[in-house]
Amino acid sequence: MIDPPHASAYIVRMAAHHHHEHAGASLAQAAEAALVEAGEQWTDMRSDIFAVLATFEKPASAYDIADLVSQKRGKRVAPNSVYRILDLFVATNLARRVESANAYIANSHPGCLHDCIFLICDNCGTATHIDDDALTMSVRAAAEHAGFAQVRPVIEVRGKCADCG
Amino acid sequence: MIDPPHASAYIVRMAAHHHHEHAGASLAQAAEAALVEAGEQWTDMRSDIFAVLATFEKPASAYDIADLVSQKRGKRVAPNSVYRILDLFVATNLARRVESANAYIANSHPGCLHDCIFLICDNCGTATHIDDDALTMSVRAAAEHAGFAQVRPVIEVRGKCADCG
DNA sequence: TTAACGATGTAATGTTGTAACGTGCATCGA
DNA sequence: TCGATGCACGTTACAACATTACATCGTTAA
Repeated sequence: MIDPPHASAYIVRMAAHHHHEHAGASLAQAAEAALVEAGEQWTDMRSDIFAVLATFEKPASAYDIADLVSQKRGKRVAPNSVYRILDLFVATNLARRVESANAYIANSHPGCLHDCIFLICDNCGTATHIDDDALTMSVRAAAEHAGFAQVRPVIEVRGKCADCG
Repeated sequence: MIDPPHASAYIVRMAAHHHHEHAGASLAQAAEAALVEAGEQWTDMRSDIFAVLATFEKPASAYDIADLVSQKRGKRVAPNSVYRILDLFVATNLARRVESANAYIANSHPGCLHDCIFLICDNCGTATHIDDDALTMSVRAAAEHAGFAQVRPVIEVRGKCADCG
């Protein structure tokens, strides 16, 4: 199991940072690479769950995923198994948990450590994410100033998206 | 029912802003005043629920509150009823929902509109809150820049508090 | 071969949240 | 005074989210 990112490693990674937004097969490949890199196995089950997760526009609940993976495999996959793997994905930065939606979303650039800012539309449910390192570092700094350590920011913004405005 | 705060009203309130941190009876009074001000009633049930909520150091789940209020009244109070009133409290800014904990916390300065930043200790569960208006306004601005409207930031930081460090 | 381990399966249960509808009570105008 | 209205709260049922404990299976290493 992987430790959550902590500030110093974070800063180091940021300096050399480039974005590769992935999609489809490319994303799955990147995810596989990242998982293997982390010393974990890329199994069929994990592959299927990642694939399903990646098809969602909106944050997907573990049960949503369980249903679709069950269909795909023609055999019931219990939520339990899905949670296990989602936890692994979150720990290895392949996916993110959206706290305000009790749901998960694939990370479109696994391999880069980021504090993401999620924008979730209260109307249509779609989530977009923005990266604003100055902002997230400020949040980290504020928390650390208050004596917090091993900081993990949760920055989500609920509202109406441009389409639903 | 009260609309969520929106940016323009927010800015207006900020300009004239002073903090009055309340505790105990003073807090209950302030809460009552704020609720009445909002055109809502301060009933026994609401008073009890607020009182129980305010005794918690850490974010309290609706079920925690239901249990304690049930004891206090010597009669079962269903979670359902607690949710209704918590929703009202959140809408009127008497309490906040901590999304990453599925729990609620009393607002120690009802009457001021704020985007709070919560720091929640993963070890002991206590939540402290900090107000950093520059930061929260930046988050609002980032979301609005991405086309979002009626923005409601959720900014929480998980980590280890100074005591548990 | 067998022990150990990691991944997944199965079943049960616990926690959090909502929906639908009923009851009691205060207020208010006819 | 009486019924209509509206609000707070109660009750029940259920939906959605999450975890626990233990079993099974295949691979690897002694």
